[in-house]
Amino acid sequence: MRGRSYSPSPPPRYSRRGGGGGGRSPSPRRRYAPRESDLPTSLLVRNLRHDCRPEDLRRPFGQFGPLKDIYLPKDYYTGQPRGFGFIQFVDPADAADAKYHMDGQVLLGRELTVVFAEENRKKPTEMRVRERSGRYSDRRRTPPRYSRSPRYSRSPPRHRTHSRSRDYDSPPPKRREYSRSLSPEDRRHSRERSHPSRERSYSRSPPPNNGDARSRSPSPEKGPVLSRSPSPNRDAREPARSRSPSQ
DNA sequence: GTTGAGCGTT
Repeated sequence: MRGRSYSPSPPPRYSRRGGGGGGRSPSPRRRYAPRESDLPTSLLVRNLRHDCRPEDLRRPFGQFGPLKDIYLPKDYYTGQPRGFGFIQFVDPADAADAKYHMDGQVLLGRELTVVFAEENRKKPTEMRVRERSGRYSDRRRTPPRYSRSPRYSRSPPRHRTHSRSRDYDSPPPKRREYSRSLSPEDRRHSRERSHPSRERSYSRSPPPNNGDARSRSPSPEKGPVLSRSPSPNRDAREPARSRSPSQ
């Protein structure tokens, strides 16, 4: 069972075949691509511990070369680590090397599985679209079964997978609300009067979609594209006519 | 210039 045969020969250092995709057929239309840029530099590391942090990966993986980035995706709704991560190298050769050496290694008591990342990173926007009609085709964006707990409520992840000094502190859609004429002070004042018993749970709107929130438009009745605003001057029925007394 | 809701999570 555990006979993970080790390849008798060392890593071929990548011979343009790039097992991109973790040994899967890359692209049939790949002609001559002697470009190193074509080689994958991102590794997908599986079977990570759930409390594994990027720093834990940086050390072992950084031995093979400079890392460009490390990212550990988490469930957007629960914030739980998904157990895998991406490690991007600067040099594809280093990535290949790291993959070969790190695949099967044990980190924090877990045997890692390292493969090449298939697709490029996905953007939040893409993910959003995906949920709309992709992985979960249900109208109810039912999160993956493996991570859906009622007790988790919908707490937006205010976690930071990245230990970098970057400020990824606004995961969910940030909608510009609040009146633009109200000063912070006024706003607060007004808020207190308006919602005296409102808990301070105004932190931020969790993932949109509230189970069955079909109305996503905050103010659909305000159509800016429709008729332009009426004349400011109600008296001036004829703007270009009796506008000037003279002439 | 980028992008953290990245595919392989039980």
